[in-house]
Formats: sequence, C-alpha cells, structure tokens
Amino acid sequence: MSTKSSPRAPGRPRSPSPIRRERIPDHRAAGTPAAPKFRPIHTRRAFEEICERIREQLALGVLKPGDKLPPERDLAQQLGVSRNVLREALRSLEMAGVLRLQKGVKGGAFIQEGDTSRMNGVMRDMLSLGTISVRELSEARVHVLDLVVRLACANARRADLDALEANIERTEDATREGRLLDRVECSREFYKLLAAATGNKVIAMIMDSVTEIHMRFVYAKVSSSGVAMARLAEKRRQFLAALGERNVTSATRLMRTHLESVQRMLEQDPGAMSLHVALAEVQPGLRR
Amino acid sequence: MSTKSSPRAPGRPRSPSPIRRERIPDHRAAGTPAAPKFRPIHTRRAFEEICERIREQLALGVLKPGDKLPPERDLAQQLGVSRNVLREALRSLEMAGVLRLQKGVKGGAFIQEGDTSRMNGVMRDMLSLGTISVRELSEARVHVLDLVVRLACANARRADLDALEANIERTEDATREGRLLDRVECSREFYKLLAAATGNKVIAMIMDSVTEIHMRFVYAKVSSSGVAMARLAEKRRQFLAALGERNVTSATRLMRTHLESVQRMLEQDPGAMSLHVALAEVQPGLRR
DNA sequence: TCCATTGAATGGGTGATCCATTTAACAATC
DNA sequence: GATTGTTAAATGGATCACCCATTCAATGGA
Repeated sequence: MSTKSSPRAPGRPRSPSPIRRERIPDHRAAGTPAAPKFRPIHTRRAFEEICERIREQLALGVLKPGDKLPPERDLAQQLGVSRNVLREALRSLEMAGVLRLQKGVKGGAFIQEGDTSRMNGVMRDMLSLGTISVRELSEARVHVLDLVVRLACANARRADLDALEANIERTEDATREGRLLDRVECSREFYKLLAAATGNKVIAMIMDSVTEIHMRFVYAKVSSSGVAMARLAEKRRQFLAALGERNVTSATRLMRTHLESVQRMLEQDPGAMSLHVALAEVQPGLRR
Repeated sequence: MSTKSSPRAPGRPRSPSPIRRERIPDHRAAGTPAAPKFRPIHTRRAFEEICERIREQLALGVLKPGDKLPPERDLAQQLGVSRNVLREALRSLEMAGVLRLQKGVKGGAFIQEGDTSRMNGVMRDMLSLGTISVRELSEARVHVLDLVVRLACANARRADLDALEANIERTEDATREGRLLDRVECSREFYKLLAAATGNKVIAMIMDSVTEIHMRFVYAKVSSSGVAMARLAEKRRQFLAALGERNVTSATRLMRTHLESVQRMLEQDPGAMSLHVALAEVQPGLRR
C-alpha cells in the first residue's frame, strides 16, 4: 500500500472481499460416504478471519511497516462487519505488536516496525500460567548466554565493544554513588548490548526474553535486601577484555562463573524469591 | 478462584474496582517547579487496564489455568466498562493464549494452560514485518539446534528415545510409500521430539519457534520440486544411536552435517525460496 | 429408561450514537 | 509578517440497546 498521504479514500487499493460468516457445512446431508477424519470444527469467528487477512497481506508484502489501514468505519464496511468486531481484530493485532492505533485526523491503524521485545511477554505469560518454571528459565538462560558469548566473541564489532565499555562506565558511576537500582538497570542494558553484539536479531530476541524475567528477580532482590554484587564493574571489564581479544574460552568461563555467583546471591534467601514478586507490577524503567 | 461449578454468581470473589478512565494529570496546576523529564504521555485505554489487571491476577496466583472469569455482562459491569470494551480485552488475551472463550450456558472465559507454540506466531510476525531475516533465523536455528542436541544427549530419557525411534519408523514407512509430504511432517515432529528430550520447556519452546518457519520452507520446497532428502531415515538412525550412547561429539557432528546438506538442498533454487511462499497460507497439519 | 423439547445463560455480532484527541485551515492579534 | 487563538473535520475510544447462535440442564412425555 504505502499510502503515506491522501487523507481520504487512499486509492481503495483492493476492496477486501467481505467476511462471510460461513455457516458450518452440514456434511452434505446425512449420508457422508467416506468421512475419514472429523477434524474439530473450528468455528471461524469474524475477528479471526480479519486478523488472518491482515497478516496475509503482511506476509505477501502488500502491507509493510509504515503503511496505514483504511479508517475503521471504512474498513468495517469493506469487510462487511460491524465496527465493533473490526476493532476487536485491530486490538488483537495491536497487542501482538503488528499495529499501532493513533487517534485524531491523520490518525489510523499503522503497521509497526516489528517489536523484538514481544517475545518477553510470551515468556512472562508462560511463567504466570505455570507452563514453564523459574528453574527451566534460569537453566535456559545459562545455555543461551553461553551461546551468545561465543557468538559475540566471533561477531562483535567496534561499536558493540564501545557500547559495552560505556555501559561499564555507567555501572562504575552508579556503584560509586551507591545507586544500586540504577546498577541493576545497567546490568539489564549490558545483557541487551551483549545480545545485540551477536549480530543476529533472532538470537538477541531469545536472549532478551530469557533475561528480562531474570533481571526482575535481581531487581526485587537488590531493592528488598540492599545487597549488591561485589566487584561487578571489575568483572565486567575482565569479560570485555576477553571479548575484545576474541578469547572465547576465557569469555565463556568468566561469564559462567559470574552467573554462578549471581545465582548464589539470589538463592541466599529463597523465601523472598517468590515468582509473584518478580512478575508483579512493572518497575520504573522496565516498562518499554 | 477455581469456581469450577456454581453456574451463576460464583461467589463474586472480589468485585474488581471499576476502571476509571483516569484523565491525564494536569501536572499539578501550571506551576511545575522541577520537571526533569517529560516521559511521553501513555494514554491509558480501558482495555489495556483490563488486560493488565487480569494478567496481574494471574501473576499473583489468584487466577489459575482452568478458572473461569465471570460472564462478560457481569464483569463489564463490575469493571464499570461497556461490554464491547471488555470484549476487546478478552479478545486480546485470547489471542495471547491466556484465555479460551467458550459459548453456551456453562461457557465463559477460561484461563488456559500455557500454549508453548505462542512463540512461533511472534517469530512469524517478526519475519513478515521484516524485522528479522530468513538468514538470521536459519543461523539461529543452527546454533539452537546444536545446543538442543547437547542437552538432549545429557538429558534424554528412555521415553524420549523411544518416541524418536517410533518417529524414524514412520519416516521409513513414508519414504517407502513415497509420501514425501508426510515425511516432512515426520521431520517436523522429529525436531519437536528432540526439543522435548532436552527436558527444558523453555529451550523446547525456543527450538520450536525457530524450527516452524524452517519446516515451512522445506515443505514448500518438497511440495513444489518433488525432491527429497536422500537417506534421511538412515541418517536419523545414526544420530539416534549417538544420542543413545550420549556421544555428544558424534551427535552434534551428525546433526551439523545433516543441516548443511538440507541447506544445500533448499538453496538449489533460490528463486523459489520466497519468504512469501513459506509464510502464506497454512498447510494442512500445520495448523495447530 | 430414554429421548425430544424447551428455555435460560452465554459468547458472537450489529448499528446508532456520543466523546476525546489530533490536525489543518483560518482568523485575529501583536 | 509572525504568532497565537479558533474552528471544523477526521478518527479512534467508548457506550448502549439490541438480536442471533450455541450449549446444556431441566423438564416431560413415550
């Protein structure tokens, strides 16, 4: 589409065929001769159909980030559904990070740039629902981080190393001034930068998703007990040096021992390590 | 909650405080003395608030899988919003895999068991939106698979190995009878079983999410060109043997060389490897 | 005992209507 | 002429009042 301008009726590119609330087929009268598999009836609801069609246009490349969908009233009419139903679909797509809805004239539903942090929410829901455990998440994090360190060793560029260097300096400032919670923020950012240094956004996404929850635990721990990792910035410098020298063995070893000491710190007071504490309300700086 | 029964007014456990469309605070009259940062106004919309509250109850453990929310009409009234708005929120949560909405008397909104395949959709959206590339995804898959093989070597149980064995037998059947597309389905399942053999659902989730798209490419390739991996079942048997012997070196090497040959097959005809082909309509057996 | 009927509960969907925000165009003022 | 209000239209946000389709327990007749 890419109808960045033209306020009204942007070309009406291809009037979407109206959603038909397809009645469930009656299995062609009573006499079904060869009915091998009765797949569960998937009662198609209007909003599902709408979501699917928009995603289809996306996959086909007809819609691209920055494009604008027609106004709700128009699109609803084109699809032959009520505005309310259309909005349910748009809402879902907005929550999925595909759309951004903007009010006012010149507003509308815009296709978003993909938001790599969407995976975090999935992970959080899985944890809330008890589908995955904190133990599994921690273990996964250790392994993913090992992979990330190896890839970062291989692929980190000058700019990545500089960003990590700057992050360590901020960590030192925060340490010197006793701003413990800011230091946790620095840690969060450190792992994000490290993930980015792999040069692979998929890996980075995975890494971020397993790190986000972990950092919540650290935040909760630090903010409740006031304890803090000893010699953090120093260890970070050692690690960064190994990374700069592309010394995989050293870098992975440093990271592993650091993770272990963090884990020990977290497990000092297992009672406070409630899942609910970490998942509950969003801390400042954490809302993205 | 856990009000599995009691059709009407299930205890009315704790009437949620009504959603107040909090007007943006006027920064306490005009005179803001020390206004350091003007974070962008995040116009809270009713449905966001609702989603957050339900997720909060989930994180707090007040709501658990199997629980039922009050009927839409009741809940809307309790929250002080219209039914339409409430439905937007419920729709979003349903798409996120948190809820299942069921019609009819005794129907309602039920908290679901977590659906580990939710990450696949995120990955698909990221690809559709061009945020990640097929190259990044393939590369990530290679690395994740390497990790999975190592973990499976360490943790696979008898049942896991048996399931893989059974899968290989189905692969042999399909090969013998020339059912190429079924064989692709077997491959999809093989990787799922392998992921499960790690004993870590987080790792398995990650593995599945990077594998799903890949298998679409394979499916598209096989179904269009009719070519098929040579000696697939044989290679699978070799690999399974290594896995059974906990021979990490051998298992990872076998997997790596196999991946390389698959990659060569896929890249034979790069023109056909369109992203859109793979992302477009859902193939039978792939819809979950 | 079994099966058909019925009716209430519940999600699915519609249409009309209003509000709030945003922006461009325009007018008024300095 | 530049700045500053004013206005009006477009658009998403939200409400209300309905109606339909599905499901299932209760009812009642064969």
